[in-house]
Amino acid sequence: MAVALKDIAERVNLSVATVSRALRGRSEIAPQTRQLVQQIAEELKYRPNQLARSILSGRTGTVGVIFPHSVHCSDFCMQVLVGIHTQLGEMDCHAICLWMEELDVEKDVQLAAQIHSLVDKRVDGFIIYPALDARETYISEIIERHIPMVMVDMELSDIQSDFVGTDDFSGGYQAAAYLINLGHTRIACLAGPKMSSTAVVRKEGFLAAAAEHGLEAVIAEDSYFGSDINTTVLLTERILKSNPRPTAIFCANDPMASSVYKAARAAKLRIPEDLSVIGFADMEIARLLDPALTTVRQNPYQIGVSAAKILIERISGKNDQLKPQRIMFRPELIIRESVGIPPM
Amino acid sequence: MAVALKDIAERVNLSVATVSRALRGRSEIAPQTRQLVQQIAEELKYRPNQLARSILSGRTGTVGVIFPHSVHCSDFCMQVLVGIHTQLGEMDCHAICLWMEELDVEKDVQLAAQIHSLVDKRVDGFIIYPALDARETYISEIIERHIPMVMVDMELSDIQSDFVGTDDFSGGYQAAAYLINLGHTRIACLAGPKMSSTAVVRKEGFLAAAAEHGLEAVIAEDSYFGSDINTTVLLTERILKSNPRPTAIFCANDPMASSVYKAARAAKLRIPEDLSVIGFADMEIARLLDPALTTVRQNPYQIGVSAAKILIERISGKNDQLKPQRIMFRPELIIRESVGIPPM
DNA sequence: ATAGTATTTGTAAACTATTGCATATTTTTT
DNA sequence: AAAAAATATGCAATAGTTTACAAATACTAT
Repeated sequence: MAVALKDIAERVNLSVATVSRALRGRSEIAPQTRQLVQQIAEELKYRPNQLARSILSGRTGTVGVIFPHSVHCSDFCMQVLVGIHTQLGEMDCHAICLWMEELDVEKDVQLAAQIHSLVDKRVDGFIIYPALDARETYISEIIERHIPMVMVDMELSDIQSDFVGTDDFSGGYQAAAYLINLGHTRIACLAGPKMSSTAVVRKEGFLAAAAEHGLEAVIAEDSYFGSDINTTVLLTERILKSNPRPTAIFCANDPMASSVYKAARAAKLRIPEDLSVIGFADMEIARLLDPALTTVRQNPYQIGVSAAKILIERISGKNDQLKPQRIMFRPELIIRESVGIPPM
Repeated sequence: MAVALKDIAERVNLSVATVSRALRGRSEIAPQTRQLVQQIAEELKYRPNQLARSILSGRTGTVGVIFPHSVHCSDFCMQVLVGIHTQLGEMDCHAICLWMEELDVEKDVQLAAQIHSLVDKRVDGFIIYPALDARETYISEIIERHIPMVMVDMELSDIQSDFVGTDDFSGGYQAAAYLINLGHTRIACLAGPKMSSTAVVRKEGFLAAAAEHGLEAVIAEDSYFGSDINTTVLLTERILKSNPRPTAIFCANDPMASSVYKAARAAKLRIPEDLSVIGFADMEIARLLDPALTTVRQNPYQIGVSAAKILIERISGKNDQLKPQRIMFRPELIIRESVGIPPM
């Protein structure tokens, strides 16, 4: 078993209380006592037991982080996680990660059990990236117990909590405005699923820009969010067959854009000469696609950092009176090679 | 403050010990007492404090998981993490995740501090995915304290511990054998960095197959592992200029393969008609590339599951006498569209 | 009725660390 | 030298749970 204060106390013939104070306490301790204790502590490789401290302080310095594990957002998620991790690290805090299955409601029971378990472990708060559908069942315990909680990327309309995400409206707007300024007039939008608030808002931003510029011949289709190639490819093929054919497609997601590439190649359309494509998220594939994908870059790292910061503030109780915050980072259009002027 | 046993005890006029036993203890308790206690516990929404339990039991049901956060392996890493998470969940265990910067030695100090912190939190063990370079400094504390530890994907030669990974030799061999059987005789190998044990072993497997079939005109180049497009594209361009030009390229990594695609397009070589390409890992981009990439599929989920299993066994002390295990999953060649018969 | 057994509950110690209060020791002041 | 003040240490309570052992109660058998 690990070395405890008691072991040091026995070694140096002092009480546990004195040893505790010598190592950390601010009350006066004879200098030579302190030195002796510190020396022995080091010799025995003593490390304070955070469990005991946490019982007393009521803080564990641990937060629960709940993320979806769908492949289609893995590098976005990863970067949010790294942001969270970095910021938590500044406060000597740690993240216990749970991954949730997006489409398997069965697993909700398991997730609820896991959250129970984290509550038992007395995590100080939660950062939650809600999956596609707003199943709040598993959140109810967190709310009932008033455990601090921050939502990331996706908002659940009927839940009051801090939120950090992307200004998706602006992202959709920027993409559309860019295309329109280049002279495109027939633009399609491959939106994500209707259940996803981010996807819906991206489409709204896109449509707002289109309406503002007097475009009416806009095709907007909802689709599955992932890179389910068949679905998206088929949908794109249908769009490309419409008459007049759109000269540009805005996708709610980079993986969807890659499916558009595929459909375009099959239809013998060159990108960007015959068809311009814009993605969303700036994932790794955006750079890897050929031609490199013009896309709307989100700021996942900053989102993570910010979420962690807000959570820590909530935990420390500084802004108890503050009502829920909503922080949205403005995305940035990254211009690469997949957009050109419209043909003819 | 949260509800404790004491609160229930006061409510039902029993001792804390009796309440504890009524809720969990195996010793006999009067049925109506048990029922009453359980009812009140539920009413007060009592949840046992794991911190207190952990102090007594010496187990926290929490393990530290240390992963690199490079983008080039994000979906592989993610799947390993999900595997770990799933298996840990079976045992009501949780993972505290730390991400480490691959190339920033400065950050090692921070990482060491974080590991200290996890030791203070009394994690039961560690699962470590070592970054490119085998900097073991941060591991020393774990070893000194004999905390159970499992390595994932990459082996550190001078450290004794359990290991779970991929049979990279077989992967390299399979890829080469497949190409050779199709008639390719001039094959290049874009290996990963020399510091990466996985990359080296993949190359060895590849070269072994080549040697076995009497191929000698093999180009094998070491490179950066990531998808640093410039580096890999330039390297590929050089390889494609060699005379006679190789008819196939095996890449140690899917992102590298995507760079090969780019170089091939620039050189006006069609895939697979003029050039066959094989990747490694079967990441998401493999399906998204056009033509879809033939690649060697690893089993990240299973690796995660297995690592967690072994760690749990070590923690429970069942195989204290067992010497370090080495488990390697055999990868599988996934045939898609990027490999053809050699031209002419 | 009494002894003996079985069942149920309580007491107290354990785990580890922190902290208010009391005590013992040393130093300073008169 | 005695009193007062300052310093250093110990005691015991606290947090929340578990558990060996003791005590109390109920029940059975003689």
